[in-house]
Amino acid sequence: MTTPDSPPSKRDKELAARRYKILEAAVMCFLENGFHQTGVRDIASKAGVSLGNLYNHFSGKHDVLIEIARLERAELDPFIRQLEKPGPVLKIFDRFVSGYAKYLSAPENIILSIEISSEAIRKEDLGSLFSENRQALVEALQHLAQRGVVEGVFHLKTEPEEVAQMVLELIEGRAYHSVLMGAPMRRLIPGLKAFLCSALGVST
Amino acid sequence: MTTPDSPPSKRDKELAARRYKILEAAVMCFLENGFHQTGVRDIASKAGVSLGNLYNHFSGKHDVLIEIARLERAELDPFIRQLEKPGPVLKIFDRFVSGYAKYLSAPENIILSIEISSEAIRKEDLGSLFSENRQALVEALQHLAQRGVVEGVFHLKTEPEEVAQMVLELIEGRAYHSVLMGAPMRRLIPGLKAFLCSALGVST
DNA sequence: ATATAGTGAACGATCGTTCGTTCAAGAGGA
DNA sequence: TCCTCTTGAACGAACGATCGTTCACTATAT
Repeated sequence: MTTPDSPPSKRDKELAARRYKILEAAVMCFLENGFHQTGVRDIASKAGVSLGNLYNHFSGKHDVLIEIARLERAELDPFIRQLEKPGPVLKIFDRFVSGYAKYLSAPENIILSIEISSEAIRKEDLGSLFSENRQALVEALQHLAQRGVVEGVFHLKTEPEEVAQMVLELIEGRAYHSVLMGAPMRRLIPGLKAFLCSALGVST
Repeated sequence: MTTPDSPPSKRDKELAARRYKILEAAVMCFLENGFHQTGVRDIASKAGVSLGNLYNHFSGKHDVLIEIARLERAELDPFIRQLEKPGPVLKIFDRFVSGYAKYLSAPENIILSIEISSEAIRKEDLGSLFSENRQALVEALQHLAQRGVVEGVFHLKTEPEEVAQMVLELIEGRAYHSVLMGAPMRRLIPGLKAFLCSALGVST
């Protein structure tokens, strides 16, 4: 507690803004051309920053992707909070499915997560970051499922954690399908919900 | 009909074998390091073939991946035939889920399909090849589902095609999970089956 | 003799990263 | 207020490595 987090100076703010600008540019490049097809020069020039300067903010190309994965995690927080809110289980679940499906239906989000996850296979740090992100979501959903069982709304035949994982995988699978096949997500949501309700044994 | 498919000469066979050897080597490289991290030299040397000679057999790196995707399709045929066989729907479905899940649980298969699909996002020819492969499987599963409905074994709340897609997506999602998290697939299969049976409204 | 599988050096491009340099902005003393 | 002095963000040339591909050439089988 030597320096009590001195108020962010104007300089600090500018630096943070530059950093974010670079990350934004990187996301655009990765979306357009993929991670491996994007050069560090592409990122720098799209961000309006010199090549060398990029290395003042990030330790390398890999680091940029890590930071993007961190940003992605932040985007999941609203969904987690939503799942943890008190209220009728079925309503919360329904809203979550709609919301998360809609979020993923934006090609940017699903493509980016494919890009990250395919890189995560071989890069350990990215992999653990990626699975942490997911685990947070799984746990929140799992608690909701348990609550649903207690309240007699759900009738599961398996452990809630597995169910929660499968629910997420199904939503993501649909989103992936919609992007790759060019099928609008909103047309897939009714079928998805019906399928999920059956699977969770929603009492009629 | 000029040359009536003359019997494959010894030479032709040798050539086909070389081709296949190269494809095998490429698969190994792609699995180990990923498509974009693999150089054409890596493939050639792992296949025991000169760099230049590789280009006598394939028009380029992209072409190699295309051919691999074609091979992958052939591996799906047994599953499709199995789905089309007559017999009790439930038994066939159960065997299919086990078999397909087990097939995907080999990291090689799931990683390879991730590699291909992530490349398919931006390469149109690969994309259509990839979705054709999948469509064949979807249709076979869809027919089985319809048969199940007619026979009163399944009680679907949605169109069979969508259901078939979701079943596949779920199996693949589980396989992907098992590879990324290092969870053995055989431990996931019971829960997966229970989930699917609920979802399909299997009569008790 | 002809055709072609096979070879590996060579090509130009691009990769991720490093480096020496410039220069504007704050710190401290007068 | 003015003048150093220090700091580190910003820069782009340069580096060595590697990329996918081509090509002139040899070996071999018909």
